[in-house]
Amino acid sequence: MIARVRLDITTGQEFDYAIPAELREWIEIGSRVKVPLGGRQVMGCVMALCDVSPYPNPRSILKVVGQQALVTPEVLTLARWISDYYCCPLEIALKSVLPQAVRKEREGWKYQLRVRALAIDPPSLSLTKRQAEIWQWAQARQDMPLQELLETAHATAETLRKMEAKGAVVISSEIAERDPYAREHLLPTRPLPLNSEQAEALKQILGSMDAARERGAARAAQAPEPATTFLLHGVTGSGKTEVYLQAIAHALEQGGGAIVLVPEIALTPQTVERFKARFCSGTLQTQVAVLHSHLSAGERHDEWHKIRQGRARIAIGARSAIFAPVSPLSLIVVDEEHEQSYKQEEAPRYHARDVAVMRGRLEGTTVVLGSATPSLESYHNVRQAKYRLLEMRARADDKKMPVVRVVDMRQETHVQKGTPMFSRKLAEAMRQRLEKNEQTMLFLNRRGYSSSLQCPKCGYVAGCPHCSVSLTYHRHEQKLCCHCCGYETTVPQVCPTDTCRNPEIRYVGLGTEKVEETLAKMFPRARIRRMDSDSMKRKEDYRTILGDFRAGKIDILIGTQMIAKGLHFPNVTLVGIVYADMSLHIPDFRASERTFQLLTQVSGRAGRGEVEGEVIIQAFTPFHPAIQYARHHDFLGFFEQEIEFRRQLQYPPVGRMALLTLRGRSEEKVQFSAEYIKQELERAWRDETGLIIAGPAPAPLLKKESFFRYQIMLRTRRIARLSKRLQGLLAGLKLPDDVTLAVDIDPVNLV
DNA sequence: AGCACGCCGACT
DNA sequence: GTCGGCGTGCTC
Repeated sequence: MIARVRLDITTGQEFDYAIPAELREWIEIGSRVKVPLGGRQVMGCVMALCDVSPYPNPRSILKVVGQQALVTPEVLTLARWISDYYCCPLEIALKSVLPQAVRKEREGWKYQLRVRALAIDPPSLSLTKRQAEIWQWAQARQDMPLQELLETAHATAETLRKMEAKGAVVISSEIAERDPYAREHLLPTRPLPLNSEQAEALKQILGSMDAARERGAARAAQAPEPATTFLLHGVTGSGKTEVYLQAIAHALEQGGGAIVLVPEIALTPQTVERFKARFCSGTLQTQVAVLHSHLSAGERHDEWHKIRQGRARIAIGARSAIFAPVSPLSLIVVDEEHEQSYKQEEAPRYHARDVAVMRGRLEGTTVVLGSATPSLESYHNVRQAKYRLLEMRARADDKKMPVVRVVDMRQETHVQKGTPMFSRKLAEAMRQRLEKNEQTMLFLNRRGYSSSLQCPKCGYVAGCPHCSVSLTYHRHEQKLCCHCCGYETTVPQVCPTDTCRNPEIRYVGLGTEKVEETLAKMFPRARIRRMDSDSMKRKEDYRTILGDFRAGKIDILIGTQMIAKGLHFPNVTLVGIVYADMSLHIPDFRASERTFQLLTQVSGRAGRGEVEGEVIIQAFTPFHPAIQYARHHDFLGFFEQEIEFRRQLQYPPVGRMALLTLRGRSEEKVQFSAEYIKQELERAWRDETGLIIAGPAPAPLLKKESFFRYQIMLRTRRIARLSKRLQGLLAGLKLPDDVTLAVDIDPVNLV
């Protein structure tokens, strides 16, 4: 027998190895193996099994990891698709589908010595009095960790060894599973009653799941029919999670499992607990395994195997959880499907939402994409009849949507003589809330004190030596920081330009730190806290602040993105958005979409309790569509006008996009390489219709971490065809070895 | 990815 | 004559 192996190193080919007799029963397609290559040993993945090899005398496989294939056939298919579609070597795609902790040659189980008392008659073994006592301890627990027994009984290991020799106990080394959520206390929850919209959405989803299962049962040789992909568009607070939970419960009833994707930031213990608590049995053992980056390698290993071995049938996690080996898979949920963090910004540059939809197609699994502010991509797919729309327009608790007011800051600047941080309206609203003992959330998507340090005399701006951005002033730390690469430097007291030396350098633009300071002066008695990645140095800070806010120990909470998602606090009756246009000025065609999403999500934080909520948006371009449609909670209106703009320019989702980025330390070489690639593309594809090749142009952020970047933007109607042809074309090109090329299909971040 | 092989310039 | 630069090709 021969195994065809794809190695971890990118060789672009497969190698044949003989399977030795003693490994035969452990090796299947998807097994992770160690093989000899030249003078060394490398790991790889078995792609196929065959009787003979065209290669004269293959060497033998040295070792196999685990008893079962680590890459299941379904996940292997997905890896192949990722390699083709996202234009990356299969080796790279394969690397992504298994967590690092599982890929290691040495198996990652943690072992623990455990003691089991044998059910015999102790007197017959001539135990000492002390030994008999210890035997009683062990007997009471039946089976316990040796260490624990030694501690509770104040015994030594030597005593236990003697007892083992006498046949009173058995000591054995067993797998001790690590549980990252062992310290969370779970209170089992039951399904909540649904309102009519929720019930209707659930009915549709269950209908698709049942139909998929029937097809699965009837299926013989034919490939699974495409199952339904739903877009669940539900306003903030409409109770999407409860719909997911009940659909997952149905998956379990069907004998299948589910994958739930959430953005990384949403993977707080609270969210996880909500899923775990629903699916725990009497012993509080839960069916849920969690996969995300904050787990230790050991925990990740154990959680993954819990799924692989079928002991957990629900996988919840960030982006990469889409590769969880759940089988059979009855349901995939992608919560907050519009979130950018689903896109991986390194090779393979996949979008987990799109991988989810593809996995659903390949496995005949129902997919539910949920959001209050769907991506243009997903809603466009609804219009193209690729996805089915489920709508929930009402909040689950029947609460009204908050009133949103927009303040024109240009007028305010005129009236207040200079640009104020707060309009009179927002200042007054905050004052009222303090009086009534209600809470306020203030949102500003920039941390630090001011966004740049400038000299009014000579025009000097403090910039990062490694990136083309200005440095942000952090007052508390007395530092200038680069938010792009992390570079830090001291704050100059005079203008550093030799010929200038002006002592009156100015801080321009505002950040959360300055907002905090100004508020403290305005409302000296208010309890004000700031929540951004600077104030959240430790892991538990997040928890403490939110705990304090919930308990009413904070009056005003200032924050960045971090406070925009998913939090609900009933006593928050006012949400203020300090500078709504900030995200509109980013040079990216999605700036408007992002702003709309952000404003809608932040607004959703207001009025989750008895008192109606109010949102005040401060803006210098108050009539911008992103702001006006957000103000009226009008997603559809926003979609219609934005899709028209995209259509005119052939931007996604109407046209599709691939972004080629050249990167290197020498700007000339990078630029030259980019020109060369552009020429080659034009030469190869001069008769390709409907293809737009734009650039090369310097990336909006030309220099990042000391590397210069130039971009070529490709737009086409047929992206799959493009990426297939791109792979072949680029493989034949030679670049200077200090210039690298990155291909990004369906890019999300153009900066 | 590494490691060999191999073909040209500057040294003991 | 030899040491060593790194381009090209191979590893089952």
